[in-house]
Amino acid sequence: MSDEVYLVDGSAYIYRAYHAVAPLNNAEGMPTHAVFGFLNILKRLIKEKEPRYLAVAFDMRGPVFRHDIYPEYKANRPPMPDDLAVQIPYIKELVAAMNIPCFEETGVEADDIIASAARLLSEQGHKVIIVSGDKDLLQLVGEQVVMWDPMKKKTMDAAAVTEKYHVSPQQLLDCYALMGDSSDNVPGVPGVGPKTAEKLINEHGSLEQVYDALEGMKKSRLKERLGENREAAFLSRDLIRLKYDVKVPDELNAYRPGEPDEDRLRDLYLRLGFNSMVKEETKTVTVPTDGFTLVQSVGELQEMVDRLQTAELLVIDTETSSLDVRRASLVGISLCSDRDRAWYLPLAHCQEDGSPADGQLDLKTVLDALRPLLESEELPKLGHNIKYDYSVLKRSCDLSLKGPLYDSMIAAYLAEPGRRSLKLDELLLERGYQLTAFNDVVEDPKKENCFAFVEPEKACCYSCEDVYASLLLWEEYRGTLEELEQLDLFYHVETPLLPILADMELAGIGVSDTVLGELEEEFQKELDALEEKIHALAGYSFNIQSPKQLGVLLFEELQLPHGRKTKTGYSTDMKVLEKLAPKHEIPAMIMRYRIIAKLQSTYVKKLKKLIDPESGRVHTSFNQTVTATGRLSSSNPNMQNIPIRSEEGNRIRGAFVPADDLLFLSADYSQIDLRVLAHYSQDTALLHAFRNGEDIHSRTASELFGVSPLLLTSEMRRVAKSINFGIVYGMSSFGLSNQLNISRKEAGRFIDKYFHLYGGVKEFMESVVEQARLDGYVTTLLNRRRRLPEINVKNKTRREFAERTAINTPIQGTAADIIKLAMIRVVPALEQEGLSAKLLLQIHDELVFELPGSEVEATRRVVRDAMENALLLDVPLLVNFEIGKSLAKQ
DNA sequence: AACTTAACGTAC
DNA sequence: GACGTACGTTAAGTTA
Repeated sequence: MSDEVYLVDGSAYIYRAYHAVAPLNNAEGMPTHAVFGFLNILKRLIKEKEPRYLAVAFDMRGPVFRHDIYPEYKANRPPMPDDLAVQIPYIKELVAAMNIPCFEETGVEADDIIASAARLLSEQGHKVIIVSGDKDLLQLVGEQVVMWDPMKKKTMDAAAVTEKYHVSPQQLLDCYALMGDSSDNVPGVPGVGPKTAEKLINEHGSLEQVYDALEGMKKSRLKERLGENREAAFLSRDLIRLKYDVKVPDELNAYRPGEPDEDRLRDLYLRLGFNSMVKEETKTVTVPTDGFTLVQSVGELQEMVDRLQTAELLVIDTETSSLDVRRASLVGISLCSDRDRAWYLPLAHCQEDGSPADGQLDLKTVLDALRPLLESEELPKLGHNIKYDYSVLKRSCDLSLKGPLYDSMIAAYLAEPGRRSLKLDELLLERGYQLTAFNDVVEDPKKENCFAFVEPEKACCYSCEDVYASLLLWEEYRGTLEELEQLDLFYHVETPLLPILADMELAGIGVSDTVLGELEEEFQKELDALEEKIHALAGYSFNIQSPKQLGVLLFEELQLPHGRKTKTGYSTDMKVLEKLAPKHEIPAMIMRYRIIAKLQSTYVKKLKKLIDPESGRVHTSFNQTVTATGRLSSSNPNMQNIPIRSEEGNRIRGAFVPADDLLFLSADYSQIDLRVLAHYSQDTALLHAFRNGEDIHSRTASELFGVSPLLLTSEMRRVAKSINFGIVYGMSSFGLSNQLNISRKEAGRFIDKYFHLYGGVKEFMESVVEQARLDGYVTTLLNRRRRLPEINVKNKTRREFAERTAINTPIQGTAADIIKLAMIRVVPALEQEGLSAKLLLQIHDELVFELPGSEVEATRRVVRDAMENALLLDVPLLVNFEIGKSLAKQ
């Protein structure tokens, strides 16, 4: 009994998939359509033919033996498009994950591998099915070998070949030799096409016989052409003839696919963004629900509490009426302490008509029963994004979760910062578990209070899944963090920080609606006036906020010289406008318009909108799992980019006001990035400067310009300051020249001089990049980690970007570590000292407190101590303070 | 109508 | 292409 072996022409199908499938990208913007198309072809083959034996052959990059025979072989082929090339490794990875045998070899093409395997296997008596649409492979068709094209769903055997081409498969090669192949740059005989070739071969039998008979042919253009191109014809045949002696396995078993590697496949699908395939193709399981209990009576509540008495960890998830903490009230709570059981406590579910659902305990009963557990200082709590649960419980139930607050989302973030998603369902999907989707349990996800309308039984499954999932993740990531030596960072930095951030968010900051209202009116007047003037000057009205329309005015109507171009047209950014300002009065007015419009929309209007009616304050979110470096981020509104540099911007700061009789105290680290750099680099000059309390920019300027500190101009200091900042970002001479509007050469000289002065800094930068090359990641002083997958790639732009990141991340990240440490020191210290100062904001190197005037001095001492001693570096950390009745700078 | 992308600008 | 990390707005294009 012979076996059927399917040999797939992988490279041909990669191209086909690339051209046939519409563009598709994954979350990172990498094109994936060729992978998608290829995968579908393979899947269709497997589904339709259920092959017992199957292998895929690929071309390898670089020249093949045919180039030795004929250097122009395929010379007319454009190189593989970049957006296809990047997909190739994924396709091969895919075949490997599917556990399908895969063959490739340098110096030969996929066709040759197929030819060699086909011959070997057919000689062993096996039937071979070549999966391809390439006519060149038809020469292999014979008694034991057929070709199948899954796109056209056609099988070609020898008879089919003869029917179509009117020659036998063996004669095809000779036909092609005469015809040539323009797509592969195979010459053939000019003037001979398929019809003539077919006729010649049929008449004479073979290429040799055609030429044997040439003499006797009657005089014609064809005879002439054949004669002139004798060598080309035979060369062509050598080129088209497949190679049969590529080393391929002779064991049939080597062509048998194994079981797909589910984990690898799932991971790959997720990276490619083929989320639907994950569910269809890989075996996902739902979490076991038999341990999930709906708690509906006091007895059941008591039983749960009894069981939780001995818990060492309490996993919690709250279901609420809104995703916005400020509007959320409790709808239910789920709890568990191990993966055997979980409970759901429905509290505010309703029926369709809005009346309360049956079988719910009242909130007070439940909270009273849970309070000892939830407020236990000893019992750690775990949740996925537990800051949300903490905030809801505190704000809407006046219940403060106590004990260490572990967050599986933060654990995942530390282990893999910069990963695509930290969502619970996606993390679980990667581990083969499919969770119930929120959108599948609620009727209308956008509706206010939608979760309350979910039946308690359904809500129980959904919510208990979440605590189960969070626990599962934590149990895994705890191990990961241990291996990465990040448990300290987790337990002693991120975990204690979490409730501090939540309390900062809950505290909010006072914003004067009145001041903003006045500003809004004033800004609007100016914007209207500017708009009128600009339109009048332009001679027509247009949308000033449209870079496209603005570009038309400046560079087409007014014919002003355009600077750099963007993807879609001319750049009209501030830098360009500045250059145009001396040539025309419009650009300056546009600049002014831009500044005011930005402040108006992003700050004045937005802040007004976000004043919480309940507190009269603005409550930002401090996100602990967003940045790649370990910094916090702030959103809704972003309180970390409130204007400060411009005069108008400072007026917005004036709208931030402390509560009655209180003051703001702002404490900011002096030059924290450069101090961290001094510590890392151990640069003598830098260490010395900071240890002696020197002004680092002046010091740099003085050295750079060879001028005594007393004779420095502000311009010199400005240049030095730019360089100092640039250094931290891994700046090039190009960047510096851009920044300072000086020539690149001049900028280069400054940088050289800088490195001459601070040789240790240069060494540090080189060594950190070198280490990153070896490790593939960089770390901060507290062992925060960032992977740099592109540090070794060939693409110079991307590699250099990774290099700059390698330099910047340890500095920026360590500064972030330090201020986090300061925050978790300062809050309990203030409490300890009986001070009422409240921490409101963190702005990367600055903390803002709200406090009574009488406590300013004491608070300043406590804050200084906490911040300056947050972490012991080889240079002192220094903090500057400002006090005011608003955030405006004096 | 809802969503996405590009350009721009604010902070540290 | 060229200086790191964020967030948010508007215009304009794309998809439903």
